[in-house]
Amino acid sequence: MPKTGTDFFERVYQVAELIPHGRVTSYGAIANYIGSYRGARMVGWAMNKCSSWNKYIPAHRVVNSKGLLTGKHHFPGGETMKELLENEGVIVEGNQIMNFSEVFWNPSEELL
DNA sequence: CCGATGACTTGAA
DNA sequence: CTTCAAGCCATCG
Repeated sequence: MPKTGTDFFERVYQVAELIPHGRVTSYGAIANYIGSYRGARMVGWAMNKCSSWNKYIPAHRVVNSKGLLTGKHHFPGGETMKELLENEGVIVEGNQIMNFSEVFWNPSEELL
């Protein structure tokens, strides 16, 4: 367990791992489910630090509120995130998820 | 304690 | 359409 053992991080990773296959969610949604949607930055940062975690975090299923793959620049290669998402049935055009409203997974409702 | 950073979000220019 | 600004919160040096 890395030193960064805050409830915020733990919940972020927990929710991230609970994202259903073929679904996506937003940083704000996760943050909102945890406590404050303003903590979206922490969620994204948690994804960055996910490398420090021994667990696999499907960060490719986490996008911003517009369904944009804002974090794809942090993935190896350049189309890794898009490939992973499309491999799960998510339609991605450029950096934008087409069927975002269809694959969007709201933890506050489905994980409730 | 302080300042800087960040894969966000919203709203305004 | 693009760009900027402010708000928020945890972590790091």
